[in-house]
Amino acid sequence: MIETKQHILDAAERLFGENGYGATSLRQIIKAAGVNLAAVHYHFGSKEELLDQIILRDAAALNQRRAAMLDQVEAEAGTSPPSVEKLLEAFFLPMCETARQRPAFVKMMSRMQAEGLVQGLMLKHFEPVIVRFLKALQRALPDVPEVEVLWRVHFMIGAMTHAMGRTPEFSKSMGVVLRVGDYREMFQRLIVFLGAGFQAGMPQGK
Amino acid sequence: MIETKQHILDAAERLFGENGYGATSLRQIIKAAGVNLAAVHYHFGSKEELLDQIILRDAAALNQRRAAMLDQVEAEAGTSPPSVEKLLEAFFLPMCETARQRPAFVKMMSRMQAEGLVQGLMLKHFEPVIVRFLKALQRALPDVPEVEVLWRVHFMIGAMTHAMGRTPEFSKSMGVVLRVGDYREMFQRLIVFLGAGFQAGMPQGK
DNA sequence: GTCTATACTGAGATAGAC
DNA sequence: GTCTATCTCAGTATAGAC
Repeated sequence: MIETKQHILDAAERLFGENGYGATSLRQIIKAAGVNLAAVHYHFGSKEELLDQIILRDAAALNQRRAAMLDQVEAEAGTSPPSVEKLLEAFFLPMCETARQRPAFVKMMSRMQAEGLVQGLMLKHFEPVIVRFLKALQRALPDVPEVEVLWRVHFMIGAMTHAMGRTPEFSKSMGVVLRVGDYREMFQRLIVFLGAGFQAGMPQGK
Repeated sequence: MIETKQHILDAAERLFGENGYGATSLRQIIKAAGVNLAAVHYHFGSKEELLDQIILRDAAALNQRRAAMLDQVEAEAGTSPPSVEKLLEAFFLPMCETARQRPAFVKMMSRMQAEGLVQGLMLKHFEPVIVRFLKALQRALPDVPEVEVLWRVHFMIGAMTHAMGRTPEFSKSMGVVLRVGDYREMFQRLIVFLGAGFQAGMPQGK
């Protein structure tokens, strides 16, 4: 049945989101999906390939949403480059919409940043759109060397993934409650913080 | 023998650094250490406890180095709070010294950021000194709400761990070479970037 | 107290019957 | 396409030698 594949994808997405990747066994997944163990290997080949397919299923929509918002921001700016903050909004805010439409997917990604495995797969699925934002940021920051902007995009990804995946843990360790909610507030904080970082001058004059 | 424990710690630190935590089995470790499998559980109780002990062994020295540099920076500043950049230097630069003295330890931490497991353990071992830096940053940034500084410390940790652990992978994916070397150059970039972020004004006036 | 030998449980993966 | 049975290897637990 073609539904078998969907059942596995849905059950795995949910369980990965709830318990993490390493802590979720294929045997748990097949029980929840009501299928046989060998079906997973028939359809996906391995546990990691299964995860890859889960990400693939929703990453495309997020990429399109980001690209569309970047198009819009660039159109509004006309010939001059858009502001750094507008570019960051075009990168972050589409995630909120994805979180509303596919909560299990975003929950899984957040939960699994903490495991690191997903970061490699995300980079793979999001690389083209990240490159587009990199180019746009480099145009918006003519006084910052291109390689420095690349480093700063790298830092941005680190801050974002950490904030999405480890806020509850950090929050608890610090003895304070940092609310994540629908990510909107957190992303606003990130945009202010990162916006200033991107526009920082170089150590000894620009 | 008391040496058994050391042999296990050394072998595990090296193998975790080379191949990661999940990809390193206890059986590999005991072969490299020349000890029996059950000795690991006798001395450490579990694989995760073993990792914890490895971190414990060197985290204390790093914490002391950071605390000492923070003391110095605060003494130099007298009664007024030190600059954000000075505080960030006191947080990042001690890592370079640790990397020189205990390369296997820093290599392991960098390699294992990518697996996430280590992040929780690091937070546990470094939490007191992080709190000290948080307080110092809050004093240095009287115009930024305290909870906002906390968020920014959170973002900082994300940018740092990501930069330390995933730069080769990001670098390769982007088709450019970002040199890490002894971390000194990378930390300088981080200090500039994060320094501006910490001092950013709030969205609608401070 | 330390360490060895061995066994136990559960994981992901695979071959082959249907 | 699907399922049963089985394989290998992981982390863990324990009994007992020294």
